[in-house]
Amino acid sequence: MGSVHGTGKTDVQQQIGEKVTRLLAGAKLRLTRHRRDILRLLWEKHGPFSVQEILRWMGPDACDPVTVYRVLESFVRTRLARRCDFSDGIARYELAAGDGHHHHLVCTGCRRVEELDIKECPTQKLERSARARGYTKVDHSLEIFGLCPRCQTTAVAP
Amino acid sequence: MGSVHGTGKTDVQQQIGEKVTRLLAGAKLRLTRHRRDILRLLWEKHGPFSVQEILRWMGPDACDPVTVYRVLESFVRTRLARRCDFSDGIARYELAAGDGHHHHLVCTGCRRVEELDIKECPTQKLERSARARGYTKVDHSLEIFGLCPRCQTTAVAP
DNA sequence: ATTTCTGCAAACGCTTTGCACCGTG
DNA sequence: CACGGTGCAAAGCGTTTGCAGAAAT
Repeated sequence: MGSVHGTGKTDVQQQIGEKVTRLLAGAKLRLTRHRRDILRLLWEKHGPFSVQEILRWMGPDACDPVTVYRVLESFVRTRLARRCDFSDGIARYELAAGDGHHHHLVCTGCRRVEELDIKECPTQKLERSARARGYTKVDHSLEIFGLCPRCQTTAVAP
Repeated sequence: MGSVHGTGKTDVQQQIGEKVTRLLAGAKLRLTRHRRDILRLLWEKHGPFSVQEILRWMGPDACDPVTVYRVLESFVRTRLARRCDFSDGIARYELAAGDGHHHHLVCTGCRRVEELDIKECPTQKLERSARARGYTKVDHSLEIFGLCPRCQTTAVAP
């Protein structure tokens, strides 16, 4: 017996793998290695990531940067992912589906990002009025900016 | 009489000019023609504008594009203006000071922008918790995205 | 077998930087 | 006069595109 149920310490990994597969299928996207890996990264570590960060995380097996751009584009097109802009000209991406909604607190000095947990998303009213105007595929982007304590001390004298 | 109080049909323009001058002085920025013109544009037509749009608006007297970048940078640095990102890789700028706060509804198809009026800004809670974490110069960016009615009909078949 | 994803190379476009000159305070 | 804003030219860098080959359905 033992192997009958196939349960083991890799169960969580398998579940994530299945979830990722399901997400891709639901989005009608072909299941490829890079799509799987990148979606998994967005799923597991749910911070928003830039293309460079994703490549660094992929390590030696990394694919071509162009592929990352195209994978992310396919995610955004199918609304699996959402693009974040932190006002530094670098696009970052995070999972749009499923997981608990959250927003970001971005330091305008060092660009470090913290997460802001919030019970109710304050944009629902605004999204509703967008839909009332006939808009579809409504989404939002909400970021808080500020200078973190660390950067306040480091700050160059004006 | 008539001229005693110096009132006339250009009063509004003069008031705006004075306001703009005062804003620049308050920001400790030198009063130059381009700074005045660009700040006035942001003040009067308060949509967020890209560098290209600002240049087009300036017309034949337009300055060098580089100057627009530098002027806007000085505005952001002194917190006179705020940068908006509509997820298309083009930076847009709007006045941060004074005028009634508003957010944007951006069509992901044609990129047209509508304004969303709102009584109370829903980000105050989030900004407060940012300050509670020791952040200063706290600000936010909130944009709503969607596909406008027009673009829904124009949409190419998938 | 057909569709579409990937890699490589090159192009693109917004933005930034260096330097000499001119304008503001 | 001193400081900093401006124009011009060129570089920087994230991102997009074209095309041939590989992979998925």
